[in-house]
This record gives sequence, C-alpha cells and structure tokens, in this order.
Amino acid sequence: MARERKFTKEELYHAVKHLLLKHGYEGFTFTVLASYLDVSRAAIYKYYENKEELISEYMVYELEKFLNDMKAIGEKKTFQEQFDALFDMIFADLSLYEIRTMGMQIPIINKKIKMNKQKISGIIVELYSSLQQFVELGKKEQAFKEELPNNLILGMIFETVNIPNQNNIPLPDWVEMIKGVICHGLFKNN
Amino acid sequence: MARERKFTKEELYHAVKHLLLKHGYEGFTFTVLASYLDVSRAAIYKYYENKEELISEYMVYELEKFLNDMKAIGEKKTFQEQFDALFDMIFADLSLYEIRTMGMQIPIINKKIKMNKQKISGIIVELYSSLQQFVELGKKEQAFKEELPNNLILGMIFETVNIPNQNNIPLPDWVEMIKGVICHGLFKNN
DNA sequence: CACCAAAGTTACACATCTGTCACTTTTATG
DNA sequence: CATAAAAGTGACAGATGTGTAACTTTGGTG
Repeated sequence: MARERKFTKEELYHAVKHLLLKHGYEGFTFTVLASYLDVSRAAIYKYYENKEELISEYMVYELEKFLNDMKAIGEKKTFQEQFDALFDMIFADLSLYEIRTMGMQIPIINKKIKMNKQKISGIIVELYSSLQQFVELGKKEQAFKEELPNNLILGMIFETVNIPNQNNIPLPDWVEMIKGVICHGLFKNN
Repeated sequence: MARERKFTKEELYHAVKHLLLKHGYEGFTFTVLASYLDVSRAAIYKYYENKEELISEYMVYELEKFLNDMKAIGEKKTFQEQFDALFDMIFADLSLYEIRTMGMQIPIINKKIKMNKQKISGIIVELYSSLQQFVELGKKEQAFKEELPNNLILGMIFETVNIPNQNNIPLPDWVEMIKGVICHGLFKNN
C-alpha cells in the first residue's frame, strides 16, 4: 500500500513560496526545491511535469485563499470595518504581493498549466469584482474621493504595504500610520 | 590599432537593464546578453569576469546618475519645486525602482565587485542624506506632517510610482493624480 | 605594405539543470 | 508471509550556461 509521503502539499507550497521569493521565478529550479525538501528531483516529477506546472498550481492555491479572505471582508457591514479588515489581511502576509506578478511569467506548455492559468484568470476576475465593490462602497459611504480612479485607490493600498518599516515601529502602530497617510496624505491640512 | 567596438558601454548597460527587468537577476545570463547584443559570449568576457561584475558596474552607473539628479533637485529653492522635480525625475524612468533590490543580490566574488558594492553603499549613503534633506525641508516649510517618520514619507513617494496606470490616463494627469493622493490622501476631508 | 593591438570569434572542457526510467523502499492488506 | 501499489531514488542522456584559450578580424600607424 501507499508509502507515507515525505512532504505534504502544504509543505511543498510553503517551500515553493520561500524559494520563489528568494530566487525569483527564473532562479527557482526543481534542483533547489528538492534540496530544500530533502527529497530527490524525481520525487517531485512524480507529481508535476515541470516547474511551470508546479508554480501555476501554487498560484491557484494562493489566489483561492486570497479570494476567500476578500469574500469574508466583503461580508462586513460597514466600509470602515472592511477597510480595517483589508489592512489586517494584507499585513498578515506581505509576501503575496511580491510574487503576484510571477504568475504572468508562466508559459503555457501543457494542458494542466493552461487550465491553471484559466483558473487564475477566473480568480482574478472575481478578485477584481470584489475589490471594485469595496471601492464603490467606500465612495458610496463618502469616504473615498469619487473622482479618483478605482485602480489608483486600490494601487495605493497595495503598493504602500511595500514600504519597509525601517524604524521597527510596532506593527499595529505602523499599520495605523500607513492607514493615516493613505487616508489623509503626507501633507498638513493648511 | 583598435578595432571599432560593436557596442558602446551605454548600449551594453541599456541591454543589461532591459534583460534584468525581463528575466530577473537569476534569469540574466551572458548567453542571453550576447544574443541580445549580437556578439559572442567571449566578447563580453573580454571586459567583465562574470555577470556579477557586470551587474555591479551597471548598478554603480545607474545610481550615480540618480544621485546626480537628486543633487540637482536639492539645489532648487523651494520645497514645492523640489517636490515637483522629484516626481518628474521618478516618472521619467520608472524601471529603476524595479531593479533597485537587485544590487543586494550580487555576491562578492572578486575584488572589483567588492569595490563596486562599496561604491554602491557610498552612493546610497549620499542618496539617503539628500533624500533626508528633502524631507526635512518639506517639514520645515510646513508641508509634510512632522510626526511622520522620514522613511514613511519617502517610501510613500517611491512605492506609489509603481501603481499601474490601467486606464491609460495621460501621464501629466496621472502624475498630478498621484501627487494629489500622496499629499492629501484617498479620503474626503469630512 | 607590414606591423601591432584592440576587439571579436570558435571550439572546447566543465558545471549545472531537466526529464526519464528502471529499480528500491515502504506500508497496508489478504 | 506474499502481494501490490504508492512513494521515492540513483543513474543516465541531453540541454543549457560558464569560463577559457587559441585563433581571426579590424583598423590605425609608420
């Protein structure tokens, strides 16, 4: 009967994420991954035809999690609750935003990858819709300035999380600072 | 006497930048570069021992240009002029910010690289000083909120340039929009 | 024209990664 | 205990990239 696996899918995906962040898409190899997991390369080939297939599977997994989080946020009653929850989610795992462009680098070289990229596109459409609702609610509740394009508002939120906390300010304070700047800007009201 | 070169240093650095942006640090190879420049790999080895040496030279070149631009900005009289000039500089070449972390990936494997990384560190110190002066001027002229850490202010400026202009708004309008949001935030003053 | 030096090339040995296949190990089941 | 299947491995062939050395080309100078 089945021999026990040396790594779970979660452990595998955790390794994939770690090595993508460390080496980038093109620096990520099955050789590096096998070494990290302490298995042979052939063991990984048992499950995935190539690195592109593995990375596309991993992207689907991460984006589905993200979409579920976004949906949970969308169910909160007020804009302010949604706004706070969005930040908590983002700061809970900053690295997702570093790898979000990597999905675009995956070439379609087998059917599985094509299917995965279609899934990814579908998830992104749903994410886009969810995020648009968030922004529209913000405008409706007279928080966001109506004249601002939605993607600028969203871009603002997702890009500013990249600002490094160089002074090692405690995270809750840092998050509030970032929110303050996003909401009211760098300038004094004069 | 000397045979004419098939590529200038500027052309070489332009190719390096293009390929670093396209393939990332680990995907960048002399093979890819030689093909792009339409020369043999050995031709590049005539000037640089390895890719790390070439990339570190290139980083010095780019950062020196950036520092010169910053110094020119620092010589403007008012904060508002400096603020506008900083944005013009940043949006004139957005890609520099995408490769700024690549310098950190370069391992020191020969003396030249060590020297280059020391140069890079020196330039970054000067850049840091120049940027701090910019922020302090902004605070002194009662523009920036004093309570904000300097790196948050700078981080805000440098990260928001990454927001993609998805609606293809004309660049001058887009830049003003970004400035508006950075200065006064996403929220209405209520 | 000969000479020279810089620039560039080809070909080679070596290193690293990919993909596969035959084989081994492990575990549960009858 | 034998059997079977999933999981994992080692070794191989091939592809790709690195670094080098001997050689060729190019262009200026005397």
